[in-house]
Amino acid sequence: MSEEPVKKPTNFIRHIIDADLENGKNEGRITTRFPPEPNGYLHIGHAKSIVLNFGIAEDYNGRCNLRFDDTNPHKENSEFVEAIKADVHWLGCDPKENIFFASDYFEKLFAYAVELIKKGKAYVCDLSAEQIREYRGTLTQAGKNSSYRDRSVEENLTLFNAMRNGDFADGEKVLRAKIDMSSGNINLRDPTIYRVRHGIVHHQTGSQWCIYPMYDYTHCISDALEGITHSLCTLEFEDHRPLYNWFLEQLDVPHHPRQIEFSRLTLEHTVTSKRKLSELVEQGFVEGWDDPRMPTIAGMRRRGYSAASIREFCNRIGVTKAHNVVEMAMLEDCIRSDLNDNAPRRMAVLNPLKVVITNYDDSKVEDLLSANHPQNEEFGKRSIPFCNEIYIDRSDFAEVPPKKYKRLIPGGEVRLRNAYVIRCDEMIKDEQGELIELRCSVDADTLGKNPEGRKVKGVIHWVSAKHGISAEVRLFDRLFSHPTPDNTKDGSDYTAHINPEALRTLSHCVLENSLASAEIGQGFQFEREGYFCLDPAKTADGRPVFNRTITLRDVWAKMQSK
RNA sequence: UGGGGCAUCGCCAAGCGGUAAGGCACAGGGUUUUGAUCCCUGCAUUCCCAGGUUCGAAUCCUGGUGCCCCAGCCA
Repeated sequence: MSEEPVKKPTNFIRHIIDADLENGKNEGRITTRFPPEPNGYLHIGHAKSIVLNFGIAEDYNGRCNLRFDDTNPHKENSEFVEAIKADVHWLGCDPKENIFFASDYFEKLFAYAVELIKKGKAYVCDLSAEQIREYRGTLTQAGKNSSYRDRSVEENLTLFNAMRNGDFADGEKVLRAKIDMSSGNINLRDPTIYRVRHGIVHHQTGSQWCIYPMYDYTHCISDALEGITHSLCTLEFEDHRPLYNWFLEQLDVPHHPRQIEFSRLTLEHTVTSKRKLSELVEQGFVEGWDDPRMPTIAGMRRRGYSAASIREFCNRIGVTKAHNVVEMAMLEDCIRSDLNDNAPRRMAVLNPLKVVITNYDDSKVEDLLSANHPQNEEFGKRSIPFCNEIYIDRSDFAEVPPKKYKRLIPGGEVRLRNAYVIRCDEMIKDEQGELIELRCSVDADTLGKNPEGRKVKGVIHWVSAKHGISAEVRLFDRLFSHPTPDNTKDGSDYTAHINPEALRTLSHCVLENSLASAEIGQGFQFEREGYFCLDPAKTADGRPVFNRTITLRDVWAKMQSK
């Protein structure tokens, strides 16, 4: 059998690229770039862009640069730079030696600004920020020219150099492009291209500069300098494209990339705006950027999402210009399907209830050989100790069972997964009447075969009380109970919809002893419960912590909630 | 008549003049020592609306409607 070739995604951007290739543009070369601003951690929305840009580079034998858009040092820092590099790498994307910073081009950017001034296309403006806003006009009314618009080239040159030399305070002067104050496109109403910023140590250039270029001016030139052929960005930059092109047309740049916009990802039950994610971290709603409840790459990784599942998600949702809101179920299916194929099975009891097997020798221990994957023999087998004292989950016993319940009930039988059939003979309760233990008897003739003459429908998981290891398990759920917390009908704040159940900590779970050798991040299926992975943290008393990545599908729970 | 975009199943999304792919979700059924997985089956006579062109229109034309983005010295 031949391996099924991984089908390449198809979308309108790839169609454009195909057409460009057919027309012989850029000598058949394809170069893209992923341009994050290092002012926060990468999230699932960035993953869409990363997979798009690196995916195109790979499929077209091109290249994708990682370029930090670091023109606003006030908000940026190297912790974010390093985290972004790590996340891109973890996602399986390799920019190789092509890691750049917009700040690498500050000197060139300055020279291009001088060129603009010399061509009479830029001027130093003394208007205050408020005045600039007033002069800009409104959406329906044209703006008016700044009184500094007609300064001579010489004066502009002198002033711009003085700006660089630190002769002016923050806000005192800016450099503006001279375009058209009456344009219907507000971006073309003499946009600011350089501002003065004193007293900031830039994470890459230190204190070298006190003037910083703006995004619109920087981005297109950076793309041009790097020979980017297709500059892919989100829809809100559509209005900026005329400006992107304007700069490149005025300037003597080596190359003119094509900007193409696509719609950003909106995922239900979470938020993907850096401002909001920062707030969640800074205001302590979560424990950090890598909190497993966060839609950040780092958070999802810690939660147990694989890079492959995130890439699969990005390919499934596609790339278009249509506004879209993707259901969380789509993401959840991606990780379930990955882990179903790739996670070894284990047993773990989350809410332990002790069971004593009364007819089993209390000094005996049997090693039961169990498959690590029910459908894939390549996963091999492991041995699980069985003895007269075990734990089962409290939800797997019911004194008064609901309809169709097929787990353990008083006097009833159930199959212990990978082991024997037991019968519940007696319930032990404490003074408060709370169930604390079950006394059961085992049918010794049911190992690997069905009992004679009766059917046992239920199968439950268990862990040896004498061998199991104690652990903390964190059950994660959707961070927000509202599907679109930042866009509610009643206009409520997104923080009002944080799901208090998004994290439930179970401090005393019992895991199958083989889990003692689990590695951080490695995914396991805890049978009948879900997919879990070992967290880097330990409990205060040194016990392991496991994170629930996602539950198993559960039609029983669905039936019950109806 | 400010400018720029978008409208195909509950959600995502193919489709590019030849008679509506696929995935998710959902609903039934089968297998099963995970109420998991897996396997069947069903799920848009119709593509925002209305006209028009055509033998033939989701695709072309005309006119509407709805929704989104833009007035940072943020990106």
